[in-house]
Amino acid sequence: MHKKRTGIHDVAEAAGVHPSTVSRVLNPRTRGLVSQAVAERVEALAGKLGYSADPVASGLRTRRSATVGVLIPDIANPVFPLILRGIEATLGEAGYTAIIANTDNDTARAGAALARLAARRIDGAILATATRRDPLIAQCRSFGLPTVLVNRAADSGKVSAVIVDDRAGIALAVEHLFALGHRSIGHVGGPGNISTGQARRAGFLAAIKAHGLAPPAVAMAESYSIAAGERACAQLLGMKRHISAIVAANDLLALGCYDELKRRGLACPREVSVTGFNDMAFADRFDPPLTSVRIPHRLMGAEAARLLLAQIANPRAPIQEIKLLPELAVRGSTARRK
Amino acid sequence: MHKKRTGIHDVAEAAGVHPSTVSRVLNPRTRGLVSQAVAERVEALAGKLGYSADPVASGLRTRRSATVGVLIPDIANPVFPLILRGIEATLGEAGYTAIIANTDNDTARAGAALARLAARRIDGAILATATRRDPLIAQCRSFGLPTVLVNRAADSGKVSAVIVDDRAGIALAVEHLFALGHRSIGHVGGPGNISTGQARRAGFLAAIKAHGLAPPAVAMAESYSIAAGERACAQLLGMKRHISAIVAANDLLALGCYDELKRRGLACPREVSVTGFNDMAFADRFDPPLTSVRIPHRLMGAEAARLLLAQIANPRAPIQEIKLLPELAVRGSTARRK
DNA sequence: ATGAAAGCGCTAACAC
DNA sequence: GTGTTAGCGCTTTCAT
Repeated sequence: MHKKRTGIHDVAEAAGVHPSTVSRVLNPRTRGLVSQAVAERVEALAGKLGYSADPVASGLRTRRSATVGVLIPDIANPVFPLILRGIEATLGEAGYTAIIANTDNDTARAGAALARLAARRIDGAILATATRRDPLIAQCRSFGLPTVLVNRAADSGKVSAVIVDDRAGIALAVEHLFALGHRSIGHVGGPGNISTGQARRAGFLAAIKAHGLAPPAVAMAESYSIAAGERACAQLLGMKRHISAIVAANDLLALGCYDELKRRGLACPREVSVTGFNDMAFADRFDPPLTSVRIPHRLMGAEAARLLLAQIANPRAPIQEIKLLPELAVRGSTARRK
Repeated sequence: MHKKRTGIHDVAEAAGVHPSTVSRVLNPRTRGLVSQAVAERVEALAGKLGYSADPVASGLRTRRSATVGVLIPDIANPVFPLILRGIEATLGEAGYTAIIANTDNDTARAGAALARLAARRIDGAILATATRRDPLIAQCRSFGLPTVLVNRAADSGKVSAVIVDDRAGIALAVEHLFALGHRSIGHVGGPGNISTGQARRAGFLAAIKAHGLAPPAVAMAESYSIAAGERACAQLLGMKRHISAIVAANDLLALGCYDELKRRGLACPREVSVTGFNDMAFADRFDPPLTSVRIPHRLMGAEAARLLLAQIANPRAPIQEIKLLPELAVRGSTARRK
């Protein structure tokens, strides 16, 4: 009982014209080649018969799919669903569909996923997974695939990216802690091979310097995860310098700090204040509620999609790096220094 | 500089055979029709040239896409990414790709998304969005689309589903509270038009009765969201019966209860204990850490994918309802009755 | 066991 | 302006 889809042929027959005429009418770009009268008739009929072009067939011919691949490092990290929303909304308006692929922070999986997507003839790719020197980017280029990075940038600068102003965000956090009287502030950094890890670290050092504070303690986590944050925090606290506040490079790392502080019997924020980055969903529900640098998730996704669509429309579109401004969401994990 | 993909034609030429022979070799089902010697030669060549069939072209011919659509009501709800993982893992092993569509809890969007996916010739659908009498299910059937529900079931029983044993889960929560000395337990229920809302409510009433307790207070939320939970909790507490514990039908509703309790100056768990359902990511991080019924997210996704693959392989496969057993994760939101 | 030929449903050169 | 004709890259009868 599979309903046979109405094809372009059926519409053509009903309208008494040739299939190619129907094709012309229904394609905005060739619509003008057809007489007004016929066009209207065909359009009405197409509507009545519930016709819509088969994307597989037309894709085979045109080598386009109205589809975009989105690579996400970890769909369970609540930051990404929010970015996705922005991507999907903007893509949807333009008639494009996003195909999401999860890479679980695994380079090999990412390559495989991209290859699969490319085989499905995606028209472009949005990468939320990019490391600073990511082979994936070269892979995209070798496929001739329009590409935009989101949330993270690449060192090369050879590809468009929509990111948050990491330095500004970290400066917000440091400033806030400084205003609360903290003078000995440590940093739990993100992975050095990811742009955010590197930029936030640089931003931290710059902000500390700007406030005339002594060179601070820094420990870098090897991944953006709670466990890695815990380890880095332990390392930081082991440095034998007294620290009254920690600026973490991301919310998961901040949660790792919570764990390590608790393990050592240090109360947050009474003894040590902590800030995160991303303001992920439920950050306000943690114990204590996490003070975090809020990034415009949705806008970031939307801008990335917009850039990609422009690049699809015109492959020679200029490379752009859009830097969005963060805010600080102040909550209970930061307090005046004792 | 787009690399032209190697096509079946290139392999055929290199092997000195006809393209159709190559096709036969590479398709497991027709592999036997070709002589061992030729088959091996072709296979080697295909590997060397890095050939892999173009899924768009072969899909056009075979009307299959090795692709499955997954409808998610709210990707920002941390339960679904976990289920997705299970789905993707099992699907991936079988060479299938999941295409995820977000419906934002909106029936109209769901219908549109399904239509788009169907146009892309998905081989089957997994619905995490289903209401008890969901038109989507009929839509799937009219497309002749193998379909499996996950996390939620349908009243009709006409479609396979992988769900958690809601009654058992709620019984776990009630039992736990009973053991803690609670005798006056209320229920913040989920939407009545979703199977879990209805089943958990029924399970709650049954469990209460089984413990010989008085008919309890129940308030149903109109959606699975924090705000709706807050409203329902307010209604529950307004019932003028003293309540020392609340069993919520889901973790977001439980968070809503937190908010309402706080607003009324009632301490959780000191004055009122709360349990959730789903044990979503970060439930252990809330303030207080949420006691919740844990469901086997990943397994649920994997089983749904398995059922769907079976149905794709054999469209007359029997309808099944798989009920998975939950556990209780006991945390800080429940305490002995004062 | 393999080759030839005919499409899947559509679009795009090319005619008229 | 509209019809004709050739494919897009593959699979699948049908011959041989």
